[in-house]
Amino acid sequence: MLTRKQHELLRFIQTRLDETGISPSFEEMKDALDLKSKSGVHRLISALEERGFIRRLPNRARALEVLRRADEGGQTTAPAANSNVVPFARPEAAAPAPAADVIEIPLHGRIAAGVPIEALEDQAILPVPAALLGAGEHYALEVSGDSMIEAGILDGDFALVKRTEIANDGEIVVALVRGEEATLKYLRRENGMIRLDPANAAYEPQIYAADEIKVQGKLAGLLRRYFH
Amino acid sequence: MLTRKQHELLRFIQTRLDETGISPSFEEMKDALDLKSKSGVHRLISALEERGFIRRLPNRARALEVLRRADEGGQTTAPAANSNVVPFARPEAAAPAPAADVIEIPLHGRIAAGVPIEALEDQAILPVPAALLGAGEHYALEVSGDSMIEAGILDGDFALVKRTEIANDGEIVVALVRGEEATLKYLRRENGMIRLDPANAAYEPQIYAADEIKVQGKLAGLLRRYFH
DNA sequence: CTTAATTGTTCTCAGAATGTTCACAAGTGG
DNA sequence: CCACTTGTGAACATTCTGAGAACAATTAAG
Repeated sequence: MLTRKQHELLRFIQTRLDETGISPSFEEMKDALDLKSKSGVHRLISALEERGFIRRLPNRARALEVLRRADEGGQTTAPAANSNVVPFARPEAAAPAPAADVIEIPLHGRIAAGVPIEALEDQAILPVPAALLGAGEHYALEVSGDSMIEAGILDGDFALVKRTEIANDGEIVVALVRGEEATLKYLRRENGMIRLDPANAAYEPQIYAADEIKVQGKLAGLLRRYFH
Repeated sequence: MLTRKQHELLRFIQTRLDETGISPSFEEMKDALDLKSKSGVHRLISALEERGFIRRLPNRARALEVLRRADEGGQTTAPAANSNVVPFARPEAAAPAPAADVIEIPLHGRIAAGVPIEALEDQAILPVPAALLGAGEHYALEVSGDSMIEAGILDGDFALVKRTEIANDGEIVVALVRGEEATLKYLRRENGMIRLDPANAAYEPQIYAADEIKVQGKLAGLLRRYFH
């Protein structure tokens, strides 16, 4: 149904939409596919549209919409966005071939440790029941500190985080502060500012300018281990 | 589907409606987006309307309505009638060879529900990362109630329990009281009696004769799911 | 009813960002 | 060889964003 390049582009658009909610521009798609001209992207977009995988508004910037998803290899079939999702080709089992209902996600280190997440190399891999997660890309962090203790999140727990830059008020997010420090906190917006609320009366809410905070994911699950 | 600014505005409108129920005015949206002119807002609103994300009444003040949310899920996650359906049900029992580091344990139902655990047939199976558990036989229970909230165990969490009748003071155990009721509590012994301590100041510790209590297992792990 | 305040609408100017199209070249498979 | 896809480069067209101001519509107050 789709050529290699078309499929690659469709998958890029999907994840971009899932994670940021903002359509990529032709320029961005060009870079993502490692092309040097936008016209190639234009042809691929036209092909995808012709085949009914995406919809678009002509002459409008960043106005793409995915109608049929390319199947996420290895991931849970995304029930997510569109109700008229038609699961597409199921690629032959992704390389690591985990059990059907288990997803393997990278463990990126500890959070609230003063280090941006991206900087950490991931070595450990944590298998997680698929039922615990929704669609999308996830990763795990070990929680450090007791700032979220009243939300039932304890020191040493493993937070399962869905990678996204989108979050609603009141959700627990991984927030990167001034590109330096990653924390797990309740997110709340107040007239242009962003407030990070801990769940511990001993800590104070912190207020930042919107451009000081980058949301890197939202809390999707939690694992805890009691060692006896 | 949306440009950065369109997305930003849509999200602002959403949270404003969620939190106050009142549409923002153009002036307020202008400030929220850090603009100095309302005309920009007007164009963004038109774009959002054209793309079907909002609806509005022309020439009416604060008459916005969000049709499609900016969120990834987009759709208003179907209310899904039964709130206490265990989402782990897996029809095919055809053991699909779990990955090496995954253990499959039975899900026995809810605890603190007034029913002895043994009585429940187990249908659902929960795959769990082996790293979370030690040696021994394990099973899972869905936690009901808030009596262990101060131990970071919330209603709806899944407790991973190691089957054993031996437990030390201070450990969290599944205790069967008079053969009738199973509860998750801190175990403590006091001169021949057994005390079950909740982790919630609103509940009282309960004291029983030693032969009224049977330990059915000790808490070995915890899973939680956040649905967004 | 008149006035004032609030709010929404439209227009113009300008630069940046983005999408569209065409011509040409190269690779692939039947 | 042909049909088709892919890649490149550049010119071109349109949209997007931001600002400022004038004006219209609606609402609240006197």
